Amino acid sequence: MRIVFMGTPEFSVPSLRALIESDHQVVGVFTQPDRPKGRGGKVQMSPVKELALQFDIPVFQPLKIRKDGVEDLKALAPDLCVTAAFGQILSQEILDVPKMGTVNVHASLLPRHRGSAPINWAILQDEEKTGVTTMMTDAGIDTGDMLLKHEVPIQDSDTAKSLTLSLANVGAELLLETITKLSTGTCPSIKQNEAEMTYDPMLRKDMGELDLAQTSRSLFCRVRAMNPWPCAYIPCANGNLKVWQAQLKETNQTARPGTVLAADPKQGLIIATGVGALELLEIQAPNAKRMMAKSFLLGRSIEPGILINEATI
RNA sequence: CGCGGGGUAGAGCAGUUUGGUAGCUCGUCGGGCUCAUAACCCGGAGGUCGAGGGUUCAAGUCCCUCCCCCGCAA
Repeated sequence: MRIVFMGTPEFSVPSLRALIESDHQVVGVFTQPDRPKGRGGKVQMSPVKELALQFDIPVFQPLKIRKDGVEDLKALAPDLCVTAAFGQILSQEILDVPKMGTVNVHASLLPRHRGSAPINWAILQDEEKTGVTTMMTDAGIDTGDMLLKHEVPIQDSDTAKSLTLSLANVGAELLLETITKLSTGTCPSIKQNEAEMTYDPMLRKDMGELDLAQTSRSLFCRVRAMNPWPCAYIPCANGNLKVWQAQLKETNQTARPGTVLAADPKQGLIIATGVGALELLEIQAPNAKRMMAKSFLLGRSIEPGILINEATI
């Protein structure tokens, strides 16, 4: 089959790789335009583009595929389009091009967590499981009929980063299975139950802020959900203290949320929350590199008893 | 050339302003104390101070060049 792949970040890579290694022919790849990124504003290409170039697959990077990608897509004459975290919304005109339609790989158990950050939201909301769903793309956002679904439990050790990695691999397998069943006409197709749907917005930087009045559990989830981006943080006197890794801590103290309960290399850095306490395991001070909290405390000191928000770190 | 912080022992930091024998905390090794310990005491090992060049009697410290890491903004 002639397949056109559309995707952008790391999550898309295993799916594209799976297609390349399959019997199908990836005749073109659409991905977001190269953009200035990071310090110094160097222009970087997407992970999907890097992979496509390695295999000499033609790459297309329209600013808006709806406007200036249609002709290119038609010229490729695809039997099937596959999208996986592409980052652009497809128009009906685009969807009409491939004979067999467009399959999307989405990192949630639809109809829950529609939108662009399903993995983060599943962790943030402390759900027991999430997964990958393949679906026939229609003109809505993640609203098409569901094809195959694969559940994955969410563990306390999971972060958005680790789950993205495993779901990307699950997605790649599920994609191949989906295509196989589609081509043999044995693929189930189920309408999404609109009553059960949730749509989650894109992540914003300020969603990383930890409100220490919340429960330890919800803060713990936020830390994991915002890793690696935008990264959870606690506003302090001289900037944001990023929290890369934390763990729940039992306590019978009833100190004000934000109170530093302990801050030494032996006990670690423990902060009182609305309910319970949270030990900050891996942190990053402003202008500094990330490190284990116990290492941090070897070189700098924080007074126990003060509010972390008022501390200079 | 977007703005800024930084590179000193295995780890985290001080020392750089005002050049003059390389420090602190932790870890590590050895010894001691203890019923015992992540506690305490004593002792030791471990450093091309990111790289190169320059100034100087003398450079971690001053000057120039380069490399690497990080925060902010996008």
